[in-house]
Amino acid sequence: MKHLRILTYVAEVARHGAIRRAAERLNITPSALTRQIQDIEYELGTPIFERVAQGMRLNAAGELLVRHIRDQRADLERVRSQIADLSGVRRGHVALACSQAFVNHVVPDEVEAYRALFPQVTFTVQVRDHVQAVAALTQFEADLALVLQPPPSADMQVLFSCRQTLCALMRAGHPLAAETGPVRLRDCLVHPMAVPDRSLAIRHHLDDALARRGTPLNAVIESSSLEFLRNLVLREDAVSLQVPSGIPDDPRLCSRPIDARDLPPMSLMLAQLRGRTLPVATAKFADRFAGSLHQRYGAQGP
Amino acid sequence: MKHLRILTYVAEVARHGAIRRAAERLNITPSALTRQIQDIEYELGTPIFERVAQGMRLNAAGELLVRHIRDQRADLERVRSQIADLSGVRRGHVALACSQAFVNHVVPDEVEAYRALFPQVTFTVQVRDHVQAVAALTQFEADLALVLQPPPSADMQVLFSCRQTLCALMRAGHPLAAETGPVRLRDCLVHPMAVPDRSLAIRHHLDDALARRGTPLNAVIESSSLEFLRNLVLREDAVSLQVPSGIPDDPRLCSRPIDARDLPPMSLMLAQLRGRTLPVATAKFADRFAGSLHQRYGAQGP
DNA sequence: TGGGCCGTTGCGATTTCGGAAACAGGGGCC
DNA sequence: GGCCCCTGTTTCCGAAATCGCAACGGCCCA
Repeated sequence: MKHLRILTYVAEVARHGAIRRAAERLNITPSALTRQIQDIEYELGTPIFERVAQGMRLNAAGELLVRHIRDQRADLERVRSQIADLSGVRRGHVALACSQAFVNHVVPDEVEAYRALFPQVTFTVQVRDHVQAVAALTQFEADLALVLQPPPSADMQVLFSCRQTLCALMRAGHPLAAETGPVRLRDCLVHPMAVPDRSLAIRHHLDDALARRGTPLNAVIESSSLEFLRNLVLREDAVSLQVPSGIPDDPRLCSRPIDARDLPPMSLMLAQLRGRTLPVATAKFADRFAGSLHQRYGAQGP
Repeated sequence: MKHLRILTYVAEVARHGAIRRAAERLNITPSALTRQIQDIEYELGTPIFERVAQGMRLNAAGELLVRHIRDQRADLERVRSQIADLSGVRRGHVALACSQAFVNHVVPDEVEAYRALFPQVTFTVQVRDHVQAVAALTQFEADLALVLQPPPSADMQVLFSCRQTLCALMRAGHPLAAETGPVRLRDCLVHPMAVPDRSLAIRHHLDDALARRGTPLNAVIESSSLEFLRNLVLREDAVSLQVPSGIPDDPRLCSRPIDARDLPPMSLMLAQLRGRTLPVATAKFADRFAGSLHQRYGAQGP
């Protein structure tokens, strides 16, 4: 919408903390941008940025204003979606932040299913860790977040939650793959481990459990990429640790759940920002998503 | 704010139901206005007005949009007020809708007291009957409403409420003025009555009480203006019926409360629109107003 | 069947906005 | 201290959006 142009300028400068960088992103020149900012500050009767040598930093008034801008954009999006909805066309956009563990099956399946019904709904899927996903919600960069073990936050409104048991993941020829059913953690730890690094919630969960029993971790490989770990496990007899929803359907891979006595299940959660009224398209998708997760994993949210 | 210009156009066309009248109010030509409307409809991908021979009427999409526009303007006003507030200057605007009964003492006293503290806060005071006052809140035409006997509405959030006993009002020489203290309604009804007409809550209250006991009303004079009734009472030996807060401090006038057995007290209520976050200046005023009403009348809300 | 109202359109004038380049000022570094 | 690189800002000028004016076509009502 045209009338948001100037507000977008402010938001962009706030985001980048510098006029020149913001101008580049907006495809205009710094001169045009600095004038718009000055105009707004004149209209408000007070500066909204503090000029520092490194660029522009929001002051208290600016913080209030950018929050208003974000709210206003979200609300307009909701209105547009409602308008599109009542004309019969299911139109809209869904911004989803999710943990890496869900890029294999859960999210693509769901997006595909929804787009089969409503092809005019578009998606952006950002892969974020549990902390960043919550931040994405509060920053209005995402409408929904699907995360493992989210930090407790009053800003989040849970749409669905359940428990996920961690699995040991190895290639088909691995000794542990000879049996099925739950496996004890100590039986895994005798093998070289290829585990997620500390940027991922799975690793924190593992470290906590190991710390409580004083067991050392034999981490041969650690990576921030679950996909990398899976590819590595295919190449050598290492054991990785992943959540079931992140394990692709590959006959060369074998997974066995870790015994619950060794590692408590992790929580999986679909959430939105508390108090936000989502656009119809987004709300509809969230609804279906929660229902589908319920079918898939049984437990349910709130 | 500049960016609201186009939105203001839409709102004004919606209010007047015609481009030409709206254009006149906006000091622009109809041609400029019609183009802006068309631009917005193009951006939204759908008309927001239905073109009828009499002018423009909002359709469903338009209703959604103008609601957004109203919300957006109110929110910006709140932000501006918060910004002004944190710079130390108490700036802002208060829009109050009140019943006629309060234009003598209550509201002017309160506005004067508040403006003595914060001269840069401005006021608009609209006199409305109880129904219109609530409508003014929901239409965002007023931030606060001070009304007698408001119709119960889920949209209203009560900030203060108490009971007001109706008073018989006559000139000093009137027979009823010989005594003080409560007076029975039947003692009033033998005199010619100068009562509010049916546009005022007081009259409905009176009619209800009389209907219950089958007593006829000897209404010599009725008027929608309480001030007119007071002026009339000064000129002849009629009896009027008013609430205490509406009776000016005039030695030529005498008032006696109606016995509670004859006429139950009416409710007085200060309210805002439920769920709205008022600008700081307005909220501060509402706070003081509620406190002052509490001092004046004892009972308290909500 | 005119007259009055409505929204809409083409065209010229005005205002606003954006681009290029030069300017001013504050760190970091040698 | 002087240089360099970064920052925001200013000036001048061209481009684009906006507006006003006048005319047009449609509808309702007398």
